[in-house]
Amino acid sequence: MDISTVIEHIVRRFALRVELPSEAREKIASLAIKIRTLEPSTYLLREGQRPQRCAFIVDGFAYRQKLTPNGEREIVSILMPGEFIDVQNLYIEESDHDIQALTRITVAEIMIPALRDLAETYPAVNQALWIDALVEASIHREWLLNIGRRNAKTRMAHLLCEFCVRLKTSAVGATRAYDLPMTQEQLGDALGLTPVHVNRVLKALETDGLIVRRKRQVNVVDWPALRDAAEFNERYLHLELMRR
Amino acid sequence: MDISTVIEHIVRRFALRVELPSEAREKIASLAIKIRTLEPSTYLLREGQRPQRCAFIVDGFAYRQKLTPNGEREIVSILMPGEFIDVQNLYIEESDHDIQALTRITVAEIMIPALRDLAETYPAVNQALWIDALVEASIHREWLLNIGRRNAKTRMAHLLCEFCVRLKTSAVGATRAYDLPMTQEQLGDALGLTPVHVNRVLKALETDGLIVRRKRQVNVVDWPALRDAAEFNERYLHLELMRR
DNA sequence: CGGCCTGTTGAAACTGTTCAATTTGTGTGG
DNA sequence: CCACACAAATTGAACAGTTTCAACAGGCCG
Repeated sequence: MDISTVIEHIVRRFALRVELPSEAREKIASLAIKIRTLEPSTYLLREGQRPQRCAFIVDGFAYRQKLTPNGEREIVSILMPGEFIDVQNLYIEESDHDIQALTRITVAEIMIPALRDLAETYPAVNQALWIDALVEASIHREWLLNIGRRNAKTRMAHLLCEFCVRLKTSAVGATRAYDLPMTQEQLGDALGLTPVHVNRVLKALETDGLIVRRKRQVNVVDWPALRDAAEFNERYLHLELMRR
Repeated sequence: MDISTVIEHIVRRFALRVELPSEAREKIASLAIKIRTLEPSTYLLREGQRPQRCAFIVDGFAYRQKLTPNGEREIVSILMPGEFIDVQNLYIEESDHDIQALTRITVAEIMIPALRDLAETYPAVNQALWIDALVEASIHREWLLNIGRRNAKTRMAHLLCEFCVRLKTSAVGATRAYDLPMTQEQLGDALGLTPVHVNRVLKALETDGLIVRRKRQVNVVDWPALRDAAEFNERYLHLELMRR
């Protein structure tokens, strides 16, 4: 993966959110960017650390997790290609959670002072970063509703719907069939369920004719039915802020 | 409540986060601010609406809620005096949740374009708003862990701890005894529990000698024990970003 | 081939829910 | 000051969803 392609990805991400002045594009192109490829389950950042760089996902998936003192885990975000991983760390010094690679992942790292400079110089860049952060907070809120108030089957259906829509919107561009890059244990950790129950719920969704599974690939057989079962309404993803 | 006092509150809020240039202070003082007092359970904003103004809480409490199609509710944030309610709406047009007054509440409303202007002119203001938004996202993540992975008693204890610490830090300044301005039903909605179970759990915490209740007043009898029972670690509140 | 991680299944146990009834508290009007 | 109405808190008993524990199957890699 060469630098100029990566820069193109980043510029395209900003342009998805805002009208990017050509001067800003040039400035982005001149940023010092470091490209790294990481194996699954590598930590990109640990709770309590003070990161120096801000990462952009060129390819692959990552997640944010938090742990209880006795080692129980909650996955609080899934991060997809074309997203900035830690806009947080532009203004917050100590990380409050871990970030881990879900799949093999390629990231482009930008020095935080450089990115802050860019945002302060170009309101458009600032705004694009704002929107990214605010949409993620909105997803957090929807997950709170999901985990707090919906039963296991609805919860799982909701996650599958979100995946489907976000993948379609992201750099991946999948449609109704996609590879769910997570184990059932990870799904459980994202939904506040045990892996055993995840298994049963997935089976139930399959028996109901909403999805079909082959290994980790998920095919949405009946999208309207799945969406209804999930009580899924994509408003919280704020796709209206995508200028495509 | 007169305007100049309110402006002082707002300036103090920014100054808590950043070094605020005196020029910015003057600009804030010249903002057109509208003060409103609202009765409990009044809606400040509804899902799907496009707000024109951004509100700052001068006095009283509010909360964010989301509803499932069949009317189940999840309270996803508690908002305290001295906080901005909808920094979201600076850059996101359609609200993804409701905001409702918890108690009688006084808010100061600023026109969104004026606040955006202010943020674009003064990086310090921009940064203060960023920090507010990022800390709230961090709280969302902690709540996800709380609801997803902790049992009812721990969850409740955690909420009580968070209240205690945030009140102390906020404009209220309470210590180990405070009025919990929520009904048990609202507590349940914030924790993903039924009101019946909230009642039992509160009783259990009292029997364990961690708290004492009189009406809605909560006294933390044994803070270290409550904190331990809650697995509470205040890192996620990012108090290090308070310059007091 | 063996080892290990992931997925699958069953049965029992438990946490939290549901439903329903009762008590307490608070404000209102007579 | 009492009577009444209404919301909130409290309690009990039955029930349901999810977890826990345990065992086994399948696939992948060294």
